[in-house]
Amino acid sequence: MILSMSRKISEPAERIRSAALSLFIKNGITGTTTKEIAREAGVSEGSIYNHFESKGDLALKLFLECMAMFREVLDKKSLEADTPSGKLEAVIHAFFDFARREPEVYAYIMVGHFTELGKIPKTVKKPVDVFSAIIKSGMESGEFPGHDEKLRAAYITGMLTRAILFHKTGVLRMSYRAIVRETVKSSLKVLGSDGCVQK
Amino acid sequence: MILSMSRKISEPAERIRSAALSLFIKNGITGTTTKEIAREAGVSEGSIYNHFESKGDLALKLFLECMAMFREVLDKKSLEADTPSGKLEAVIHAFFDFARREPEVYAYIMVGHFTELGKIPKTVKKPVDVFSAIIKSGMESGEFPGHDEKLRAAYITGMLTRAILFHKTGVLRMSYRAIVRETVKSSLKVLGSDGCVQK
Amino acid sequence: MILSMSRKISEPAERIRSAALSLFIKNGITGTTTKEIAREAGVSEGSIYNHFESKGDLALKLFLECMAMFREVLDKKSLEADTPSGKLEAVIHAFFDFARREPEVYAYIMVGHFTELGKIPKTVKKPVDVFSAIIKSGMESGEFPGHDEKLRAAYITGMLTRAILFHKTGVLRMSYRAIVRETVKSSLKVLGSDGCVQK
Amino acid sequence: MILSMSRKISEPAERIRSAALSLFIKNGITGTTTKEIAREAGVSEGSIYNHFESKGDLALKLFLECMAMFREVLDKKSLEADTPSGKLEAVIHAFFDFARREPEVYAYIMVGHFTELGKIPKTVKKPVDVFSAIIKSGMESGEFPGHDEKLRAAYITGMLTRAILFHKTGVLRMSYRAIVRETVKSSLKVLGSDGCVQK
DNA sequence: AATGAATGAGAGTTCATTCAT
DNA sequence: AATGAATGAACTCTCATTCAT
Repeated sequence: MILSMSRKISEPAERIRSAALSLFIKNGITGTTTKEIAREAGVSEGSIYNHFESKGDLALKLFLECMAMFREVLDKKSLEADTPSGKLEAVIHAFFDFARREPEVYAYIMVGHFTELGKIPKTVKKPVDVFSAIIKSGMESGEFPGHDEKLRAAYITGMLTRAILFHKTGVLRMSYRAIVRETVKSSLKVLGSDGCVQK
Repeated sequence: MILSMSRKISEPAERIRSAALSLFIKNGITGTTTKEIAREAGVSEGSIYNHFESKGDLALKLFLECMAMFREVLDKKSLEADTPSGKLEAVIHAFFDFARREPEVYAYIMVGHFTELGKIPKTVKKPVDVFSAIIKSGMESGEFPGHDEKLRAAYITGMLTRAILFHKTGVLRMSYRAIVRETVKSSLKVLGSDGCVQK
Repeated sequence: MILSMSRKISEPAERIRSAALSLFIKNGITGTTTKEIAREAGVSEGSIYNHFESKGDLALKLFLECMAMFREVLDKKSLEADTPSGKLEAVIHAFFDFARREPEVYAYIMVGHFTELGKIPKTVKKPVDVFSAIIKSGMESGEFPGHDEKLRAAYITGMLTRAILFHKTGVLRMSYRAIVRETVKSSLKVLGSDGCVQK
Repeated sequence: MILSMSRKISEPAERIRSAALSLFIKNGITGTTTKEIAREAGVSEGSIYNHFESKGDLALKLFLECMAMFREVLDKKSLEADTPSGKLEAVIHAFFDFARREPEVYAYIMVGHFTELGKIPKTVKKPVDVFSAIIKSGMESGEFPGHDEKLRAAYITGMLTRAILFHKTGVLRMSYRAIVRETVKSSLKVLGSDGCVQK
């Protein structure tokens, strides 16, 4: 997985990270025991404590790494387009792609939202901030007329996460590609000018 | 809280329910001990088991009750308007109102989404189904042109939950009323006709 | 069952006795809960304590009653024959009959041997004492030449209980009647004169 | 005790085994708590679970070990004599010796008969099988005329266990040696030819 | 760094018994 | 006598963490 791309996957610390990630997603953080992590990683239980201070430390570091990885991917894609709407479209595609290609990283970000988010400083950049920035520039250029970029970024991420969630649970019958296309369109609608829709 | 409106709040079962709800929200279900629930409810630990089969049973029953309560409130509000867009507006208002007036019930629905949702039969009606129904009727009447009512209901609930979450965490500086108004408008945009936005 | 022959079986105390007996045999005394006894007896849990001081008291009283019943049956049969060997035969038949007709009473005597026997005074007459008395009179009459009537009574009861146990567990292929006949013969052999066997 | 002869008695697993054995005999299996076992063994309560899956697992493993040890001792002694009656005498002596030298192992076999015996496969060899084999060979050689070796093995084990039980409870006034001698004689009588006794 | 047995606090749950009704 | 909810002590078992090797 990407998490370990630049590191040797065979290294204990990396194997622990990978095992913990899988288990945290499947059973939750409190629902995962250090014994399970050690078994899955093929290391001894005590070995975990040579690399991480505690189970909580492991969970949090993992969360930060996942968040950073996600945000970086979105950030990079954002640079590949010029206009706010172009950037938005690119980032939404990247969002869906990431959820598909790194399902565990994505899933853990969702899982950790409740328990880990409160433990990190507010200054840490999160995926939603990428949307905020794009929308803000769109507001300034007049492309996305409106007021609060944070609220609107909240709308977009809400739409995206829910769409992905519903797709994963098998509620929707549309193809993945169609969902992405539809979501881009709907996002642009949300950010569009007020005068248009109401008639 | 509404949960106990029609029952004597002094009854042990009700006190257990109320205590568990608060604690589950604050510390999560696995993070809450039966000892804490008992202390908070003012009953003995063993007493919990005269009313619920296990801690898990308590958590699940509570989740079902919260879901049902929320859905009923939305359902009732939905009947007070005639047109799909009228219904949508009414239900969005009800959604925000509920989150504000029953913050614990609302919070527990969010918390339980990951752990409890998978344990209940798919036939149980959920808040999102209220939106689905409204959108579907709007699609049939032509008011909400488009295809998949479930995906679009996912968009709406995503927008709402994120907006409420961001408001709670203090990220947004808008007034509650302004957020609600803005969210209604944005929701209608998402469901509006395709031709309009793109230029 | 005989236990309640002279009492109204519908009376709570009797229903408790009957339910407890069944359950104690099936699951052991410590393995049986008062809740189960109450349910099986169709009374409330608290009702048990209107009739017995505790679960232990119930178990012990039941044990004493079972022992007394068994011993009385053997005693009575013993009187129906005149000679020691005649009495022995009659009592062995009665022993097997009792185990067959009152399987629960018999089973509970076996079960309670380890836990209850130590709680009752040594003066209480037990089934083995019936054998002791017969053997003693046989030793005095010269019919059962030998020394220690208690050891020999131990032999006889050991043979009987093991034979019944093995029959119940299905290890033996002989008919019940054949086992009884064989056991009578073998018992008489054990008590027979010494000079005979050794050559 | 023999159980640990070939192992270091200071090892935790062995200390747990030893402590559990003593306590199970004294208070029964359900009557013994893991806390008591841990205290008696000088280990922490949790440590029990590093060596055994559960208290029930500990009780069962202990039972199987005790049974195996007993049967092996009897088996070995059986080989030291040539004729069936010689073997029988040797094994009866070994039976009494074992009960005296390994009182805890012997006692636990008796205690476990009710609760553990049903949990082990029927193919596991038990002490009674040693008697069965001897009697069978005696029946074939004509030394022990008669039919069912299993029933007769049941007689012998019944006599032995009851004799030991009565000796332990102090009911008998004979010396241990005399009891053993008497029991050998009586056992041979039971297995002797029919014609003799009845005279 | 790596191990894994040992720890002990504490988890969820059970249950004989009590007691107000 | 009868009830059954309430009790609280005690139960078995779990688990993050430590530490001698």
